[in-house]
Amino acid sequence: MSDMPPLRLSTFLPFRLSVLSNAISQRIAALYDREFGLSIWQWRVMAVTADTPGISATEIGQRTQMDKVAVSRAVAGLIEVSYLERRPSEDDARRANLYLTPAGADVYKLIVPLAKAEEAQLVSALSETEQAELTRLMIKLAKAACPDRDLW
Amino acid sequence: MSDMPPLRLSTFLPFRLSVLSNAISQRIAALYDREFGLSIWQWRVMAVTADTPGISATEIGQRTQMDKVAVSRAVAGLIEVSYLERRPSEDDARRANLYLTPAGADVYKLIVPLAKAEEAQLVSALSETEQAELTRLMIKLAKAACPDRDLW
DNA sequence: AATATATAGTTTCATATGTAACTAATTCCA
DNA sequence: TGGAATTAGTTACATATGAAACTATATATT
Repeated sequence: MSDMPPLRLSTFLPFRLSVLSNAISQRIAALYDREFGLSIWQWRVMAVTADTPGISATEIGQRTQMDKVAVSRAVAGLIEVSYLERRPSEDDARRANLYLTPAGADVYKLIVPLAKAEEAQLVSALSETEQAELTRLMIKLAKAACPDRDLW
Repeated sequence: MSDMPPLRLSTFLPFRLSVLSNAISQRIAALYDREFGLSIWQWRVMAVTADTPGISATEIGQRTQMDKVAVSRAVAGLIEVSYLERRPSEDDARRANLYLTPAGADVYKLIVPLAKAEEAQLVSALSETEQAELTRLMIKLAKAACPDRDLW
């Protein structure tokens, strides 16, 4: 160990990112679960479905970076509690179009302000400029990490 | 959905952070696994043990933000492949002091430059100033997210 | 000292997750 | 047309993970 500069885990960017992201995700996951019995994955599915009614499971996976099995399970769970409705596509029988049910839309409308408040509290530590800068740096980083794949 | 501003998942900070962090973690995990058959958790344990020989499992957990079960398993795996050695503490029989074996130290020395190169490639997209700024913003964010707990 | 409480670490069990295999429908193209 | 190769989505299996229970030791309280 003596003849080489050690690696300080605590300043290693991938480690820092991972710990920070997990801490934030856990807080948010606890909120969704406690208030609505939803997992993060289910919440993501609801969010993009609200944004794009009639979206397919595959498209959800692309938008949320979830793999198709995770999407399938989240969708199944949401249908189970009647927050989501599946309608077979007319022109492609493999595909199903997904929609929030009225109950699902209600829950969505309850979650959105909570999620936004959570984010607001988080970024309130940063000035507007700093927030913009953080976003810019993260985008740069994402491009460097995944030159091929388009993360967001 | 009509009467409220929707939540765009793709610009939601917790989502962005999570996706970015996972993408980076996966790349690194694949590297450690492919080259050395190590999990990220095992690598973290090795890193802090190299940094602080004689460290205990509990201390490792505090430094790496791993829970004690995860530490226990990672340590067991590393002992199994003889990268780590456990010596019962003299003054507290519950505690074990952990050390890299010579083989573990060798592997550590091989991984460090790879990990650093990986990080370097990642942050090479950013100028020195930007790197420092990113770190600063992440620390601010960590404080806002976990005012109580000390993340790094 | 005797008992209660706390701490270090492991094991158990129930759940979450990812990979690969699968079904069904569609497209490609000879 | 009529397979071969793709694609949408689910299921099955094996592994990873976390919470709670547990063992063993140490500390605090009386």
